[in-house]
Amino acid sequence: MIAKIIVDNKSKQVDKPFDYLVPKELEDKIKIGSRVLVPFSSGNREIEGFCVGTADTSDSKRLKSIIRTANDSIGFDEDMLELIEWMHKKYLASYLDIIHTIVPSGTALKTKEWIILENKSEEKSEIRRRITEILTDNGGSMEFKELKEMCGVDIQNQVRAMIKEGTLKKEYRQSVDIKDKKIKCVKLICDRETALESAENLRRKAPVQAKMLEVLSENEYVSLADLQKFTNGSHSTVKALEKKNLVNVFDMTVERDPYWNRVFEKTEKMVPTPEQEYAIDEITNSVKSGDGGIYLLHGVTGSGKTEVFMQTIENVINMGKSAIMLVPEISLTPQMVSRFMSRFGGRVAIFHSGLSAGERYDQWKKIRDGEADIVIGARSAIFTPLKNIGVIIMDEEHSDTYKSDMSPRYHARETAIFRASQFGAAVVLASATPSVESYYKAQTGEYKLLEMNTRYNKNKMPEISVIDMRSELEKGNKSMLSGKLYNEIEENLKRGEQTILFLNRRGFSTFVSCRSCGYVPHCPNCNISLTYHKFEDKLKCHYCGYERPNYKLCPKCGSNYIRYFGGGTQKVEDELNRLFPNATTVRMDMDTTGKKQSHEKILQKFEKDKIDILIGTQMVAKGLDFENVTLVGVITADTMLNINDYRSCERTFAMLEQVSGRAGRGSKEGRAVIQTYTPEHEAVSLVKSHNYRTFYDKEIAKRKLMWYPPFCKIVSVHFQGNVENIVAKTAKYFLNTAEKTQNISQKIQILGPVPSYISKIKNKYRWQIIFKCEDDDNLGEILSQAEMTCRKNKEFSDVAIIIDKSPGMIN
DNA sequence: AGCACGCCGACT
DNA sequence: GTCGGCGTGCTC
Repeated sequence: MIAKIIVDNKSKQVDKPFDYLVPKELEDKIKIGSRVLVPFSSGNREIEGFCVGTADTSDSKRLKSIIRTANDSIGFDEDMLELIEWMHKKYLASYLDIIHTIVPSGTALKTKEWIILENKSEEKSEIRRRITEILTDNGGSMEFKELKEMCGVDIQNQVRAMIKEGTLKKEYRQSVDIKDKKIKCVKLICDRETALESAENLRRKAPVQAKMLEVLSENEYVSLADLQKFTNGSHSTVKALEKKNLVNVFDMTVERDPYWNRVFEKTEKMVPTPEQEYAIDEITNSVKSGDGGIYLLHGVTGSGKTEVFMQTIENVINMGKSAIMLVPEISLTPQMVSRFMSRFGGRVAIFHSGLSAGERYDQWKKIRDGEADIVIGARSAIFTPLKNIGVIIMDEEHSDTYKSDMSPRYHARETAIFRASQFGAAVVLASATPSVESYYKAQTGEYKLLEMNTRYNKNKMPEISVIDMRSELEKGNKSMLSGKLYNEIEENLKRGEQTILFLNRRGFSTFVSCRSCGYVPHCPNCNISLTYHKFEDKLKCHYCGYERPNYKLCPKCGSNYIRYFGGGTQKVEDELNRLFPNATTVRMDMDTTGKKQSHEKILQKFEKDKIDILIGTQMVAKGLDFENVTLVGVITADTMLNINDYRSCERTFAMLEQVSGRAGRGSKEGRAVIQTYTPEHEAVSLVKSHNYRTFYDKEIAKRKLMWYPPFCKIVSVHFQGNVENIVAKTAKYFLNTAEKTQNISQKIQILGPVPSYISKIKNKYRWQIIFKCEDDDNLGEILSQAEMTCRKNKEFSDVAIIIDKSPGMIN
């Protein structure tokens, strides 16, 4: 018996099945999806592989044998193999990348090379003597990497020679590295009084140490990371305290609890409205018949889509089938998770990238073993080994988080439709603002359209005011808040109702500039200006994370006239605290939600402590549902419009509709104030009447005229490398090669090659070519071949070529 | 990706 | 002569 094996080696050239002999005793164990250990390449290195097929004969002459199975319970099934083949073709991704996204990471076998001292002999050279010496000191055997490090030089050749002579022996040892999750914690090992006394004594000489002692005396233990953050200290500060025998650093095992220790009360289902009932029935019937219907559920914000999902899923479960519920980013939708948990309890598994390897593994096993029949999660949940799928629901189907920006560059919507087709399952794409592409498919009959036009409790849609910020400026109002928004906030404070302010930019100022010479500080690694963060008084790069202290004087001309342009969330918070000193505010953006669960904590705080104003970026736009929020303010609606992508209008409209939908979800009516510099723009003006349909009609006409999706397909190719002109040269060579291809019989439009919008990130220069075409599968093959041709050219070896068949953002 | 093989210059 | 550095090509 022959097994076809994809070996775990990240190289395009070996990303194909290799034939191996299956030993007799393994024959009934090895099937599709099995994980095995195989000898590979000249040194017969032992590496892991995945079986993607079996055969009786092979064309290769010199076959090697599979050594053994490895962690065999965590592989994949035949239906997953179909998915792998489909993605390999569709997204031009390597088998290995795809396999790695569908089997839980961390369960992989890690092979390590060990060197064992067999017998001591008189060594002639210095370096050989050292090798034997180090090995002897370490008990006669060591990991090769470690040995190499201790020697400090490349010992490859010597070791090889010594193995030949029989002095040393090489051995492969495997390990799996899912372990208990542990974090470093710090606690006092003296009594509280001693700690505070020491803190007093250290106050002048070592203020950070003193601060740490104070923090520790108030807590039983504190995680090392938190302690350093609170006190602005470093590991060495903790070490100093350890030396003084005041504190102790220890490992604490933390539980893998993806449900964040919450208790869920069981809730009863609501009585559906006629619109909801119709949708539930339609989908349920489709699941029952197994006809694989694809539905576009277009429901206005607050129309009760979640209840439709839950009742549909309940019906599906009652049929003995399972369901996948996809949400844009699970950490942003804790409310959705808790509603599902409370309704369905332990039958729910959750799956998203925020889980630790261990948590992920536990959830994965739960799904595979059939202990869960509902999976709720972000885009990667589409790959969980759920059986007998009845329905796949995708909430906020227009969201760009469904597109993977790493290989495999899949779109979860397309993948969901493929997965569903394997099971004859129904697909439900839901949104208040569907993507233009999906709505078009609903118009042409490819998807079935379900509409829900009224809000669940017959609430009115929030009343929207669009404020022209140009006239505010003319009136002499230079602040970030228009008169209208100011008044509305004041009104809300008086009434004791809550407000959400939205601004798509974090930090304090978008860029900093010297008033006398015009100098603008840029990131040294990226071609982008630095953002000022006031509370830390730092300049930060939002692309690579670079940061430096703020300039007191202009580094170029020495002037102290430094001006801060544009506003971010920090500036809004600053201004609010000044204008409404008695109001409580909380900010939610990448800077405040760095840690796991902090999203949720901020939201809980907002709800429980009745914080007056929540200020946030993107992340406040999605799925939040608070009774007492009656006012939503959008500080600048234009930021997204100015991005040069054909979807910028669509995104702006969706974002504004989404954000304003956060207001008035309870019994009180909601208002939204949208500030803009382009009030005449339809993406802005049509939100006022919540008229998706009119917006769609205008947008689709534009797309048709300009030949953009859904009327064409787009494929982007990116080039990244260390030397700018080589990157450019590669791009040109690539295009040349692709254009020489004979079998292009379709209409193609090419934009580029040009430098990317941000032409350098993390010291890598970036170029791009955008292809518009009729058939992206055909074009993809051509481009993939052009890539291979470029790969063969040594000059371009430094340049990464990335082909993306449904690019998230093109600019 | 890693590893062997092979070619070439430098050093005991 | 031999050691070690790097370019090239293959991996069932």
